[in-house]
This record gives sequence, C-alpha cells and structure tokens, in this order.
Amino acid sequence: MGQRVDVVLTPLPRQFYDRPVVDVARGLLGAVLESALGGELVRIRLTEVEAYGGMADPASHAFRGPSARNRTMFGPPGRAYVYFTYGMHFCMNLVTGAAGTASAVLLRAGTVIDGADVVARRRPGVRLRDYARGPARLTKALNVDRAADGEDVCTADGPLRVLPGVGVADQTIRCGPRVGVAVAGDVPWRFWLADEASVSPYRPGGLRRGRGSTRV
DNA sequence: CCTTGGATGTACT
DNA sequence: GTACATCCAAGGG
Repeated sequence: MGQRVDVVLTPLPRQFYDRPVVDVARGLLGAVLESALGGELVRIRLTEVEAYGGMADPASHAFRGPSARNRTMFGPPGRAYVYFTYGMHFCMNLVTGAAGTASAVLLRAGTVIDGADVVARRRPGVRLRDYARGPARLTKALNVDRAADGEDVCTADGPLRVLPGVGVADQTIRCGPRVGVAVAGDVPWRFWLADEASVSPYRPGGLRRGRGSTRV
C-alpha cells in the first residue's frame, strides 16, 4: 500500500460561485460547510438549499433593491450573507454571480459530519438528525450569526469555508417549490438530496400554520 | 404522527 | 399596523 497522505482540502474557488444561481445551488449539495466560529470546528455536509434570484426574484430579499440588511448580496460572489429573521433566528446564504447582482443560495439543512459533540453542547436536548435540519438550526450548529455576514468562504484559512464533498449523483437531487415563500410558488428552486434524514420538512409556501386567521 | 400559537427584529404599507 | 427565506413547546390522536 502507498504511504498515507493527509490531503488539505482546498475550498471551492470563487469562480464556483460566479455562475447562475441554480447551478451553484445544485453544486453545493454534498459540499462541506466548515466553521471554526466559536473556536471549535464543526463540519456539515449540505443536503438542502434554495436559490434566490436577486432583483428579478420577488421572493428574494434583494427584490426591492439594496438596503443595509441585504447589501452583502450585491457584493462579490463567495461571501456569506447572514440575516436575522422572525426576531430571533439567523439564516445563511452564499452570494453568487458578479458584484452588482444579488443572487444567493440559502443553506437550509445538512448533516453534521465533524464536531457533533460541539453541536451537542450548543443544542442540549436536540437530536442528532435535527442539528442542522432547517436554516436557523444550521446557523446555530455552526455558531453563525450577524458577525459572519460578509465573511469570505473562499479563503484557505478563514473561519468559514466550503469544501468540495464527494460527488453527488444527479439522480439523487430532487427539486420543488421553496419553503415558506408566498410568491413564485411555481418556481422549483429548492434542491435537496433524496433519502436524507436531515432535509427539513416540506411546508407549502405561503401557508403559515398556526398564525390564526384575521380576527373578526 | 399531527396541530396550534408564542417569541419578536426588520422591512415595508 | 402587517408580513416574513423560523423554531419550539405543548396538546391531541
């Protein structure tokens, strides 16, 4: 047998992100998101993502143009766009396309492949398969918050990196409408891997359960 | 398994 | 004021 070689995985290059957002979204399935934020290493294999098309996409945060919140989306590709939502959760995207455009891929779910003990400390009582099952859970597992907004994920030694995973066969990729999106319900820009326990449960866009109808 | 409703920052009408 | 790229606890079947 040959000698053992420790391979240093190089992050996906910036040009990976400088492509149509749907291509990037599909390409991210199976890739490994690595975070050293908080001082401990956690790695997640991505199993579910959604594409958002910037100013042309009514479901995108960028649809109404730049704002203080979404400005990272208008910057160069290969950076993290992190936003705060519902008064308590953070969600993370990866910016795609050239600077000046604003498309991005929302990272919805993944499987923890390294640092499960770290996540267990961050999420007491939560089951392993739920550690990154949903976009806000994923950021919690990686210790990603507002401070990570704008972080470059292409650098060799940064705290947030995306590494190529083992290849994903095309026929294991599924697609459908985006979750929790009230508009563009016919746009199948949610992508996930078939038969993955970490994929977040499907909810029809726009039908928000439990919010009660208008008071009468 | 399912459903309901509360928490509550930010953008927008 | 309302909607939102959400999650979680609690209660019923």
